Amino acid sequence: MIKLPLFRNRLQNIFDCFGKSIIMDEAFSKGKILVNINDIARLAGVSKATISRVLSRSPHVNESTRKRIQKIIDDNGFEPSHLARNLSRRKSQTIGIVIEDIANPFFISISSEIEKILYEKKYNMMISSSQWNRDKELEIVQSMIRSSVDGFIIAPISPDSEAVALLKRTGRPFILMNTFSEDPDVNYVSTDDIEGGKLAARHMYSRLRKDEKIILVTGYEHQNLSRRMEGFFLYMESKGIERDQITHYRNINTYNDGLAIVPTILMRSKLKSNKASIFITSDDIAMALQEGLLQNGRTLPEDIRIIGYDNIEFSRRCRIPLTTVEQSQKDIGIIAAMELLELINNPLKEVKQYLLPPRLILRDSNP
Amino acid sequence: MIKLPLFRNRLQNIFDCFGKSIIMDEAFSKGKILVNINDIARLAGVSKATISRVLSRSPHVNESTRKRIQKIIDDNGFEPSHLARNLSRRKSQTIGIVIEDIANPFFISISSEIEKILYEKKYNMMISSSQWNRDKELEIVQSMIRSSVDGFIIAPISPDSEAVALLKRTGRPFILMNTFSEDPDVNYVSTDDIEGGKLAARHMYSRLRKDEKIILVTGYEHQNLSRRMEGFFLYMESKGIERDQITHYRNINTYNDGLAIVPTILMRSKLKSNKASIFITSDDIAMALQEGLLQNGRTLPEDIRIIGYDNIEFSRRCRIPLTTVEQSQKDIGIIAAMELLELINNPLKEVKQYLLPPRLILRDSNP
DNA sequence: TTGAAAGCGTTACCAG
DNA sequence: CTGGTAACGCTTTCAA
Repeated sequence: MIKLPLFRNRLQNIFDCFGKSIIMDEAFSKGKILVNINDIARLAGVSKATISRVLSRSPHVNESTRKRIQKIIDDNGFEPSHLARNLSRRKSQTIGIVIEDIANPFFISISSEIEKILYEKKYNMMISSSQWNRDKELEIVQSMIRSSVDGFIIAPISPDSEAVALLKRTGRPFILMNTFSEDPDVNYVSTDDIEGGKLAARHMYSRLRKDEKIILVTGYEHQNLSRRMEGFFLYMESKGIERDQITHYRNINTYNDGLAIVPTILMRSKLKSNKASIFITSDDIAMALQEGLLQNGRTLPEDIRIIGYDNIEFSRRCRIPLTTVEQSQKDIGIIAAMELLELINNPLKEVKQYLLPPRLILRDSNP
Repeated sequence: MIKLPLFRNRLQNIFDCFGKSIIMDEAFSKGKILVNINDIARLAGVSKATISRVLSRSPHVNESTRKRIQKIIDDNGFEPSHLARNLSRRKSQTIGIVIEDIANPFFISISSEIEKILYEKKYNMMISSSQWNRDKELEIVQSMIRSSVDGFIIAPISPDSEAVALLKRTGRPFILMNTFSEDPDVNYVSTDDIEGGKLAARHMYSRLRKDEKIILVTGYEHQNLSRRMEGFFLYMESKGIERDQITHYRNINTYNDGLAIVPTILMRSKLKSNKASIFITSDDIAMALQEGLLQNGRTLPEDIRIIGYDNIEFSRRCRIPLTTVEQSQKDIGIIAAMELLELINNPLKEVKQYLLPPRLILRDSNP
């Protein structure tokens, strides 16, 4: 019977051996497979401090011994443990991304921009979605803290959600994304959604026909949406169209919600006979409405004109390419990543608050 | 001048203090902010072993002291470091996902299925894309090894890419996804692509009109694609249509490639006057072709009929909803995750090789 | 039920 | 340029 201080672990180590070709006979004879810095040190006949130096490309190591050691490292397929390294260095080289929905094309393109930059700067990313649930959002942030992420990019459910408060309170580096904050100490990058709402309204108004219905469709009660709505209403008011003349369908959150509301809209707004212009505060839902209306035999854009919001990749590829208000996912991603990296390296850097300008994109759905 | 053994780290720790509300005065007076297991132990007047026990819900701890300690933990917002925990436990509760393109809707839906299961089982996931580059694929796997992931789900560029070989050689748990392997020791979950190609061919053949051109459009040379092509050709041959009667456009990899090839197809296959049926081995590219053909004034599906492959979420929402061969992203994701988790917990478990049946989905593009 | 102490695999300080 | 060694923050064994 083998008797070792940490027997269980050793056993696991031995288990791991199945299917491996063994390079380090010496280590193997001791029932050990995974190579670590000590093994390499012993093999090279130097101290592990030296190995550590070649691992981190320190200049303070003789060129010839560096080469010799590097060869031993390569030959044995030694991969230094980031766990140990990070524990020792007190940083993990990973940053946490918290978004609302990982399947949302809008966030996907932002994330992929972020990833490019982080990859370049040798950072990893950890990504998780809150599903518009405040508890889950908090849980995610806590879990990321346990994982020792170096900083956060978070699209919070609200700028004063508990998760954000926790980040603030514990002084961890973070950037708010797609949300703006009244707090002058908080870094954020967002789009000027009031302006965005106005852009949509102005275009819609310029194309408005006689007796045409104006319809507004919105999703989750979120700061962004309120601002888009607000801008929309403000412009319309400036043209003498009051809020009660605009039919408002709320809480249409998913593609399927969008499909499901179509019969109601058709009936309530009497769209069988009337023409209409619809502003929908997200492209994803806009596509659902479009689909539903087409299925119900309406012709677009002749009968019903649609304006969306976001300009996701797919907006130009859907049934009737969407006229929409663009938020540049590329810019948001790049700025968020760059700012966070700076913030991590210099916690005293000045606060930056970006409110990016939206842009109207004309396509067939409301030409 | 402060003199401490690890001065730089302490300094960083002090830096971190800005903007924090301080709970632990004692620790603070020592220039220390981040609470750790020792602080809690000291505060509770017990050893850190006991703290560790309440953290891991060990039954061997007095109920009253457990409660007392838990309160101290909560009050101080102590989040145990997973870095340290994982280093000590020799596992990370993280699994690595390696795919070819993170922006590909097909992989996105698979990943989100995987995430659901992992979340439930308290695992984290780390995801990265190889961009069809073998070197990058290997790099990613190495980096994940350094991050001590417990296992891999990999959609490899080829079943015998270096990355897979490395995984095999070092005996790490992994599941191949979207690829099958001749090696009887390798776990995989994939779709029967030969059958898929046949399904497409059978449907196309059944709708074929007189003098209609048959066109095949394929992307990256990948095992999957070859098999889809193979199935397609086999069925056609069984009906007396030889390979040289089928025009084949290769290496169409991205949406933009798809748009770009349209003029060539129109010209080379004389589609201005001829009718045609096209099989494209991915929905994403199928949508691009569709778009390009529409822009060139062809009417679909009257002039040209299209069959895609994958059945991604968007296939039913694009310009002309796509007839396509479905690979169930949900099934693939669920099976891959479950199998890997089992494999991690029991390295000796029997090998499972899944070849899931594809399914033809009829929509407007080739009704 | 508890505590002491030996790990886990690195890094970084100090001395030589 | 190199080595010895404390430290990082936990878990696990063993003994009490």
